[in-house]
Amino acid sequence: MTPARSRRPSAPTRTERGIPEATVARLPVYLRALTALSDGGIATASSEDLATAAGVNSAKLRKDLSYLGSYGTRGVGYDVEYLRYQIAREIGVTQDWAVVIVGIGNLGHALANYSGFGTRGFRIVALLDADPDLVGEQIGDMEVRDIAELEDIVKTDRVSIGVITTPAGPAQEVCDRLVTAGVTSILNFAPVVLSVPAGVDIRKVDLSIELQILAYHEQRKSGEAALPPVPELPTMNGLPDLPSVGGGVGA
Amino acid sequence: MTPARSRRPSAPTRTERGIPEATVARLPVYLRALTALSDGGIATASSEDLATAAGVNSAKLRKDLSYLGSYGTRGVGYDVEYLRYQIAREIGVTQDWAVVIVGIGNLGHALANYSGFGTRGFRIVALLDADPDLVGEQIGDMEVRDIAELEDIVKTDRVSIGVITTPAGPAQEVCDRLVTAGVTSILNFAPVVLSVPAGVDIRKVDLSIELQILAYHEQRKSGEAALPPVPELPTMNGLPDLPSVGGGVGA
DNA sequence: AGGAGCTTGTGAACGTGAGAACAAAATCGA
DNA sequence: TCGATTTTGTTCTCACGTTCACAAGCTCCT
Ligand SMILES: NC(=O)c1ccc[n+]([C@@H]2O[C@H](COP(=O)([O-])OP(=O)(O)OC[C@H]3O[C@@H](n4cnc5c(N)ncnc54)[C@H](O)[C@@H]3O)[C@@H](O)[C@H]2O)c1
Ligand SMILES: NC(=O)c1ccc[n+]([C@@H]2O[C@H](COP(=O)([O-])OP(=O)(O)OC[C@H]3O[C@@H](n4cnc5c(N)ncnc54)[C@H](O)[C@@H]3O)[C@@H](O)[C@H]2O)c1
Repeated sequence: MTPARSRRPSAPTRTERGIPEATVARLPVYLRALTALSDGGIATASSEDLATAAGVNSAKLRKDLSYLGSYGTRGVGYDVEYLRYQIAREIGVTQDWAVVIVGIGNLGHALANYSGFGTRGFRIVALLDADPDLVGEQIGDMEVRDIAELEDIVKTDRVSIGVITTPAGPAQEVCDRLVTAGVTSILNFAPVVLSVPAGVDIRKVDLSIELQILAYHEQRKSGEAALPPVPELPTMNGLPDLPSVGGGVGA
Repeated sequence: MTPARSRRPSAPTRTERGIPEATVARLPVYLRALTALSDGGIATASSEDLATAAGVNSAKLRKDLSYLGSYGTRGVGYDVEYLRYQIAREIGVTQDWAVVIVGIGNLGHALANYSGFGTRGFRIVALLDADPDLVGEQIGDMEVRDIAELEDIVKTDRVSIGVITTPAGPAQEVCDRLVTAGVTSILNFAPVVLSVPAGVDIRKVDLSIELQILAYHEQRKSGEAALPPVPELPTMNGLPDLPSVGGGVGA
C-alpha cells in the first residue's frame, strides 16, 4: 500500500528542469507529426503547419517547443529534421529501452506481434507468462518464457520498462516482482489500481474506462432532458435493476 | 479538415449540467472500486476507503461525488450499492451501447475475444474488416463481416460507438464512414490524428505515446546530469545518427 | 436529551494549463 | 540599406483542477 507518489507540499507536476507534464504528453504527438512531414519530403514547417498536423493549437505548440529551447527561426519556421531530433532526444527515444511484457494472452499476443515498437526506441527483450502451455510458444522471433525467469531477465538485460497484460488478479503481484527486480516504469493494462513505491512511474491503459467516458457524453447527446430527475433516495432498496454493470475485477 | 470541437470564446470543457471533464474521467474508476467493495461484501464505505480503493485523494473524491448530488451520509459514509447505481446511471452504463470494431487484426482480435465488455454496458454488434480472407472468420460467437456492411449495420443496430483498429493509413477514411453512417463516438487505436465534425467525440489509445512518456521520465531518473548540454545548432547538418526513431504512420 | 466523535460537502487558496496578443528577430525584394 | 512581411518566443490573463480546512450534519453513547 505504498502511495504512488511522494506528497511534498505544492507538488511540482513538472519535472525538475521544468517541462510541464501536459507538454511531455504532447511531445510524442509532435514527434509523430514531424516524422510524417519528413516522410513527405517537407524540410521546413511553421508552427501553424505542425499544429495542424498534430491536431493542436499553434500557440500551444510554440509554447511547448519553447520549453525545449529556441529551435525555430523567426519568419521561417522549424527545420523538420532538426526539431525531430531534438524532441526525440528530449523524450529519450534516441536510445533503446528494454521492455518486458508479462501475460501473453489476447492482448499480450497483439503487443508481441506489433512491429511498431522496435523501430521507435523500444526493444522487447522478453515475453513472460505463467501458463506452462504457453511457455515455449514462438511469437515472431521471440519465444514465450516462464515468469520464473523474470528477475534474471530484468537484471541481465537492464529492463527499465514493464508491460502488464495479465488478468487483474495477479497484476499487483507481477508489478511488485517487476519493481523489486529493478523495473522503474510500468504500463498497466489490467483494470486495477496498482501501488508502487515512490520513484516508480505507472501509466495505465484502460479500454473500459475510455468506453465509459464516451458513453457519458453519448448519453448527454441523445438523452439530455430524457434523464429521469434522479429517484430521490429510494430508502436504499428497490434500486432499478442494475445487472453486473461497472468495473469489477474481470476475467 | 473540420476541427474536432467548435471554438466558442471561453469554451466550457465541462458539460452542460456541469460535471468537469476531469471528474467524468474518474467516475469509471470509482465505479470499479465500488464494484470491488460490493463484491467483497462491504455495504458502506467512507470517502477515505473509497479514495484508497480508487487510488486518489479523498478530498478530490468527495468533490467529484458532490457534482452528482449528495449521496453520502455525514458521520457514516456512502452506501456502496446505492452510490454504485448512481454513478452507473450518471455515466450511462445502466443502458446498453452498441459498438462496432473495425479492423480485425492483432488488436481487433484481442478486443473481440475480450469478455469484459458485454457485462459492462457495451455490446459488440459487429466485427468489420476489409480483408476477404478474414471475412467469415468466427471469433467467439461473432463472425467477421465485410466492411461494405458498415453503413447498414450502424443504421440497423443504432450503433453509437465505433472502435478503429485498422492501420493508420485507412483510419481517417474508416472514421469518415462511421461518422457519416451515424456514429457519434469513436475510440481510435491507430496512430493518427483523426478529424471529425463537431458533435462527434474522439478518444485515442496510443501505446507508443504511453511508452514514450515513460521513457522521458525514465531518462530523467537515470540520466539526469548525464545529458549532453544540448549541441547548439550544428548548422542543421551532422545530427547524431537518428535511426527511424519516432512516430511515423506505422505498419 | 445532550454531548462526543465522525464524516460529508463546500468555500477558499493555490497551482497548472490554454489561448490571445504582441514585440523581437529573421528573410526577401526593391 | 531599408522597409515590408512573416513567424517565433513570451507575456498576460483567464479558466480549470487540486488540495486544505472546516462548518454542517449524522450517529451513538451516556
Ligand atoms: N483483451 C482485451 O481486449 C482487453 C481489453 C481491456 C482490458 N484488458 C485487460 O488486459 C489484461 C489481459 O487481457 P487478455 O484478454 O489478454 O487476458 P488473457 O486471459 O487472454 O491473458 C492473460 C494472460 O496472463 C497470464 N497470466 C496469468 N497470471 C499470470 C502471472 N501471475 N504471471 C504471468 N502471467 C500470468 C495468463 O496465462 C494469460 O496468458 C486483462 O487484465 C484484461 O482485463 C484486455
Ligand atoms: N497490435 C498492437 O499491439 C498495437 C500497438 C499499438 C498500436 N497499434 C495500432 O493499432 C492498429 C491495429 O494494429 P494491429 O496490430 O491489429 O494491425 P493489423 O495489421 O494486425 O490489423 C489491421 C486490420 O485492419 C484491416 N484493415 C485494413 N484496412 C481496412 C479498411 N479500410 N477497413 C477495414 N479494415 C481494414 C486489415 O485487414 C487488418 O485485419 C494499428 O493502427 C496499429 O498501429 C497496435
